[in-house]
Amino acid sequence: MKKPSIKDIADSLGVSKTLVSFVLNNRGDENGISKETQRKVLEKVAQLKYHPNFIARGLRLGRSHTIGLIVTDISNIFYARIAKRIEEVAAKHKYNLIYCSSGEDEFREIELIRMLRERQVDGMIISTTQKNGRIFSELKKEHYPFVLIDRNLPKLKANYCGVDNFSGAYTATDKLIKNGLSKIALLKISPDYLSTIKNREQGYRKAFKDNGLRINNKLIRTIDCNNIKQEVPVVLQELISSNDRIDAIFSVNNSITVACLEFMYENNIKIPDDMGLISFDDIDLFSFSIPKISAIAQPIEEIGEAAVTILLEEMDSKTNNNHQVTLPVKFIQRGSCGTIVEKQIKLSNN
Amino acid sequence: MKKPSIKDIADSLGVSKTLVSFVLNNRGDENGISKETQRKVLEKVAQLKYHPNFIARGLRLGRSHTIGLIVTDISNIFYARIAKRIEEVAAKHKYNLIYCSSGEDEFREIELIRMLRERQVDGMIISTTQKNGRIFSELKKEHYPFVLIDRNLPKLKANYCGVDNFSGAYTATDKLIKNGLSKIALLKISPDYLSTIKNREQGYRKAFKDNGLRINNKLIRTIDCNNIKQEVPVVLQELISSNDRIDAIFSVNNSITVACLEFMYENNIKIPDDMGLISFDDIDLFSFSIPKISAIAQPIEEIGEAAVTILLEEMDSKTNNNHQVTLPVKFIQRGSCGTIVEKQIKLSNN
DNA sequence: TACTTTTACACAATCGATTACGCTAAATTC
DNA sequence: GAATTTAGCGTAATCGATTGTGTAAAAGTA
Repeated sequence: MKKPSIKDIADSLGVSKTLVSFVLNNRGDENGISKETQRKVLEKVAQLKYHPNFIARGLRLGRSHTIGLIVTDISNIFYARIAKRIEEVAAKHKYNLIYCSSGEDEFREIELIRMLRERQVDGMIISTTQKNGRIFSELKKEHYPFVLIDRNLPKLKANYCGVDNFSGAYTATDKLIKNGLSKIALLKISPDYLSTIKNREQGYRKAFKDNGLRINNKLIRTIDCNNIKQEVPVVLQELISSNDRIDAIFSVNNSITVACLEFMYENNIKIPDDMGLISFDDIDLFSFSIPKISAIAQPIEEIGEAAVTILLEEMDSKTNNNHQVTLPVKFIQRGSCGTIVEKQIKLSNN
Repeated sequence: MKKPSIKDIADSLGVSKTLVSFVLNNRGDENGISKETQRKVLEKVAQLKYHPNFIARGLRLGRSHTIGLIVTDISNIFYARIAKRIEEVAAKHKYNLIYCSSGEDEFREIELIRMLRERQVDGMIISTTQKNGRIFSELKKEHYPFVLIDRNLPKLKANYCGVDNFSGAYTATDKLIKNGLSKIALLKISPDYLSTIKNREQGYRKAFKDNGLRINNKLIRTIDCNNIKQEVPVVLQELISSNDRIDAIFSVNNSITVACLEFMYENNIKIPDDMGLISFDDIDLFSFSIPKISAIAQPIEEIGEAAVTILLEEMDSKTNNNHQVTLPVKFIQRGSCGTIVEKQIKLSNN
């Protein structure tokens, strides 16, 4: 006993499929279907437990009412929170989400984009790992709606929604410097052509410059994004045993920071006395470690919300605008930015 | 210039759609299409940048190669990690995931199930909020493949994959008791008909019984799942100011525990000296708070993996088995289970 | 040569829903 | 009573891919 289709309803009622379709789409009145007939159709629908087939409708209408979401890792709370908000907003507009993790793999990402297009998703939201934006240029040429989040490809001039990475990094680094710390390691993540990472590095560099300090390039390190837990301890060990022992860390994301914390605990390095630490990207954990970790907080939900909103607009209007949304970040001062600040906090707490 | 279809290829080559379809599906040889013709087809495909339309294929074949995933909150790291693993395994089998958050709303969940079926997803994985399993009985009757995760509906006898909640809770509670704590609050979460919560409560009760202690029902509290941050402080305030002041907490999930920690920090209640604490569900944060928080760790990735594996099997075979997978949990002892344990740890660390 | 088999492909139905267009019978108008 | 309108609905094409059936031509066989 297979699932009933519109045809079954029509046949069993002796009317046409057209009529049934009209009634089902609430267009019975405007198409002059008598109330009585409409009632009968709906009755039959209930009786046969008919449910429309979205796939068939999608084929006919040329749209799937589905949005594709590609992030590097859905289990990173940063992306998980974005995903949640995107889903909420999309659901309000009757759109559903197919999500995929690229695992920070350029080629897999392209593969995923291809696959999502074959699935006829009406638009995509992507946190990209691409180095060059060729794939996106193609999409643009086809007027295919998409929005980049978090990571931008500035040359591309495509829809984008992210945060002011430069300022965030600048503020963080400046804060450390103002607290008397100057041997500040910058822990980046691979691949280092990502706009977010580059901008954060620029912020870091600018802060040094503005404070009249020279940068020691040995303190700028790149961690393999797929091997954080293993590499961070190695790198940190190096950084604290070398001649110019670091006195602070600016970490570009939450995963690296967590790995740093782990290292500190194990090696009994005290924050903030032995080591200053500020993280880009604020997570719950930073409020509960001792001391609490200062961080640059991103307006995560806003990113997701802005991204869907732009996408929905593009999908509707079929226009090809170029929205570039850069949201401000917030410096959350806790007790990890160096001894001076730490003492101030202690005082003001009493 | 719309996207090319199989028809365009066929027409421009003067062959039939059938032929093109065969070639595209690697069934050219078995259908006796000459090598030369096959070559020409593939050439044309590349030239026109043809991409198959998954929707159309889905309609014809009656399957969408898509799995629906419903969880209560994708931004909870527990579900995010499960989702990640599910996606990984599904991707290997060429399945994609549509995910939805029910927001712990029974009716929204039913709505989502209906929607996913209309979208012709081939199977579902669900962490359900349903009180009675009527909707799932219906699915079973139709031989529709689905797997419940985390939360079970025992009467239903449907595919399920989760952990041994009873033992986990028993171990945790027993540990607290053995450490001399006896006024142990149980912080549950609404809705309290969930199998996970019920089993955890049973474990808690059994531990009391086995230790010859009586349970004080006033110490068992339910927190509204959508209002954790607000309710936990209120409840805890009550529990510590009443006559029988609690000396420990067993919290049924990570969100509640985090809220508890927040309360402790703010009220300067020291763990473990002033208060023992064990959490069901281990998260990163618990390794970094001071002291570290003991927790019952679930094999999260295994849950996801087992769930998809079962689902894929069912979708293939169209059989209707009844897999009931209960995975063991692990008690992660850290320094929060009471003073005795804590002192032992301090000693053994030196 | 006559018949059979194989090769290589085409035709048309099908999946389920939508929609431009057109038809019929009844009601209304002149 | 003929012409026109309109309410009410049906026909058939369409979306893109798959597949059972059909068939002409080439090749093989006796």
